[in-house]
Amino acid sequence: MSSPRKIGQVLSSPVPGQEEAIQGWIYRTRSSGAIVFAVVRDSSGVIQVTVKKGNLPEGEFEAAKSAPVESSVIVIGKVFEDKRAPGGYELKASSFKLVGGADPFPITEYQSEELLLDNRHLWIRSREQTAVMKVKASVLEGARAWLKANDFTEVTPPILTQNACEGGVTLFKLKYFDREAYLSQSAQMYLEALIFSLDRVYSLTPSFRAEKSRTTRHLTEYWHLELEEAWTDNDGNMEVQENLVTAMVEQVLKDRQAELRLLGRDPADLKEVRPPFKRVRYSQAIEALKAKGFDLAFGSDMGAVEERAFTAEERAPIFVTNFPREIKAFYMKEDPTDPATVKCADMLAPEGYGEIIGGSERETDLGTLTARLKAQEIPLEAYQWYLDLRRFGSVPHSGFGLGIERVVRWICKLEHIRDAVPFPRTVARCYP
RNA sequence: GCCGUCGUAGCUCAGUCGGUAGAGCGUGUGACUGUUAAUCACAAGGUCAACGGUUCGAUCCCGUUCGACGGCGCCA
Repeated sequence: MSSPRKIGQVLSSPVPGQEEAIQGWIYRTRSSGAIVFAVVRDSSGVIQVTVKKGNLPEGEFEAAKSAPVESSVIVIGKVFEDKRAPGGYELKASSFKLVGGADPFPITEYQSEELLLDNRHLWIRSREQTAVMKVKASVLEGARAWLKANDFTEVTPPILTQNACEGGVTLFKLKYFDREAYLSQSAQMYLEALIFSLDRVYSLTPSFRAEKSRTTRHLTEYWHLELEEAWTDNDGNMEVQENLVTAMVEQVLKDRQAELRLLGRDPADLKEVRPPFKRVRYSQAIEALKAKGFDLAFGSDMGAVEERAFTAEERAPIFVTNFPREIKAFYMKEDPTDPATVKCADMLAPEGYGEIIGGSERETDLGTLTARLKAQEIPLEAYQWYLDLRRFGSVPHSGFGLGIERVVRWICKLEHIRDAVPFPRTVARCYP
């Protein structure tokens, strides 16, 4: 007898009559007197197992008949083509061993969002969740491969910090012995410190935001891909961004087309993602939105509704550049050709999915930076080390932060960002 | 921080113009040798979120609290 194979392998090259062993979990069962149909799943797929009384020991038949959904099993049997079987092939069992029984599975045909979230540790076994996690792995794989090929060094910034990177964004505060510290909401400043020795760096870390945001695109804990490069202006950085995102999409298209289809995303949608991405200045975006009937003035930020309208018809991400200085962070460099604005770019995912990257060229002038901090009433003490970076061989540099789950949400066409992460942390939920 | 919706069986919901409740699924028992989240029969299963008020009487009306979900703002 051969050693167990993955169900996906068995189905991809089925040899009628060949004996196979599989190990997995019961997805559904139906019984009809002396015959039991058990659909078994593993990480690679599902197959119907047909268990007939008399073809195997009586105890094993009884076990198959009464095994609840999500029981774990090892099945040996011969593969046969059968039009009546879902998937076209089935395994006729000669051995059915129950490994772990199961209580009645709490997730059934009828589900509410609350039930699924309360039972997230069990719901992640679903085919949809499994597909999303596979796509996410490919997104990260594609990113890391591209970054390595382009000479970016992965670095490991701290998660515990005393810096509030972006003024106004809420931090999770915690006790750090006899002092206070925060969970990091961005590694940017640490990456800026690291470019002086490594030139081009990136990090992949969790970021934490204590915003009480109840939306389909916010998590309080999310995976943040941040990148910083020396000797590069905002335009150069945008090229990095569009090539990186394209590499992510290409990796997914290479390895995960079946998963995309299962999730309702036509892989063809993503084939239009290739550089260069469209570039639109903020002022042009405002004018375009006004033409669509939105009531906006220069200086007001694009809201969710506007952002959705602006990207609804797009098939690939677009950049919005040159936001007004007043609504952006203190470290963004003023654009000398348009001093009301800063040299920044947001990358918006198409189809209304909205912002996936926020990036900018960084202010390098010590005086300007200090003035901006004061103007935003940010205490200077905690930033002395950061300001030092401008005192010792400052160079033009740019960088950005990308929300991994936002990219996954867009690629997988998910309604809610919480399904882009196995155990979502939102304002109302930290369990399981 | 603001606005909105909801909370009835393990699950999804219906219902009671105020007189303490039903269905489907699931579960249990039985039947069935080709099912497709099978079918048939029988059965068990409920402090109607919590607390307070109005009332002869509240799951239903009113108030408060808690919890969940949705939207806005903010961001990735």
